[in-house]
Amino acid sequence: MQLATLSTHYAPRMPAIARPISLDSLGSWHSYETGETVYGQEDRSDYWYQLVDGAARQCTLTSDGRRQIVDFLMPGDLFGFHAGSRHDWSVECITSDTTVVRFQRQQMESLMESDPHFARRVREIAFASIDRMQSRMILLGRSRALERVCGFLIEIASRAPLETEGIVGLPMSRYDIADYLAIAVETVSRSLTTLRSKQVIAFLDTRHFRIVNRSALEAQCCN
Amino acid sequence: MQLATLSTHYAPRMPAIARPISLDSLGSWHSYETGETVYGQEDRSDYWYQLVDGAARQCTLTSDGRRQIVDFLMPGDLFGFHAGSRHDWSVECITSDTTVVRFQRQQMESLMESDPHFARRVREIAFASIDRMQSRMILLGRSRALERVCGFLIEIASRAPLETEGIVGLPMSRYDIADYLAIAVETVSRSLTTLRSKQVIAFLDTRHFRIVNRSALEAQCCN
DNA sequence: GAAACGCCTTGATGAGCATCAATTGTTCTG
DNA sequence: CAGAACAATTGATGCTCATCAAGGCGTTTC
Repeated sequence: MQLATLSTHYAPRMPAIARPISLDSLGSWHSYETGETVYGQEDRSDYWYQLVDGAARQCTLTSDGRRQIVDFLMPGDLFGFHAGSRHDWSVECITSDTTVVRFQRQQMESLMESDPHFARRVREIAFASIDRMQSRMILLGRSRALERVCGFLIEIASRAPLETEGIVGLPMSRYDIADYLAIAVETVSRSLTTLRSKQVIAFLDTRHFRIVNRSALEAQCCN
Repeated sequence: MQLATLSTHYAPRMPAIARPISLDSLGSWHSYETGETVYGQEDRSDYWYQLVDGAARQCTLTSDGRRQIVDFLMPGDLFGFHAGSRHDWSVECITSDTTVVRFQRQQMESLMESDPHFARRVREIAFASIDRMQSRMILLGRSRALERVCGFLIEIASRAPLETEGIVGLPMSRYDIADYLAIAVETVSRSLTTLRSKQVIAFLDTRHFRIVNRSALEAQCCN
């Protein structure tokens, strides 16, 4: 099934949603720098997007000033579809040269009306998205900070674009990880230090690591 | 839009998915007692379901013995659709006489192929489900236990079937709430006691409460 | 080159919550 | 009706993690 692979595998410079039905002409390409927003909270949700290159965070600000990151967006990921007419979250790019393809929601709607095959693909994307969010809930449900960090590392290792020899890149900052896992930055840092000193993972630099002992990582994660 | 109302409003003895396109003949009715499971973890996901009466919990057991409740299912809610062919979670009924309508996934698939209008409705249900899960993530992202409990009470007050004079019923036990919010039972109990002593809510019995001071409840919830 | 800034790490301390334990209330069962 | 099983509450204690604070490191800026 092509769809199931959509959000994990990455065809450079080629949006996966467009591949099988040649939507290329319908999508418009956009490039962003670090910190720029694709769309903001309260913006109208008139478009669907697919991230092609780079990385982004989908987040919200709570009234007491904290920030919650709902999801990290990686190459191949689709985002921006909602039931309502306005976004509840904003999407901000976290690497330079983040590239996104934008599709008109109206156009997608009518295409789905006329093409059941395309409609099915979108539906499966939505279902896969639901599955992933439920997994994420399990992650947030873990009581201990170390477990959350381990779960995050496993997740990111399976989603991040592959680099040479099992090196996993972390496009996001420690602050982003903290807001994603709903723990403090210092706790993220300390957890990573613990895992490094226990030889579970190894760091090349702060943004690149390698899983040394996967079974230990999974054992910590408890699932 | 009919779909947006699907999971919030409740037409007794009438599955909402079936209403506008008369699917009645396609669905089979099933009744369960407290504690019985509609489907278990690892079961094949060959059916879609809609809860008509009663309440249920969608949950999973982690390898270290803890239980995580992903969602509570209320009258009108649709559940059981996944990208994969097997369920990752089980659904257990939490009230006696919980009634569910079951639809064959195959039949739904082919109906969606032939009826774009129905396909759109299902898609919107999926999108609404995504929206709700993201809200839930914000809830789990809250650091303090009292905030989570407040958020839960607000959520349940808007989803639970209405009773007389603003009385909200809690079909689930304190243990269920605890596993839903990923905090300890004792903490749930203490939080509720705090809110009661501050005149924010009032209890008729352990399973029925009334919101006395909604603005205070929302202020605690921080969103 | 020095200063300024953002990012990451480490240390010290206290607050909030999990845990253990005990009691009461409620429902089920024979 | 009594006893058992479960549900909910409350108290006491210790641990985890948030918070405050400081310093290192790399990059940017003038």
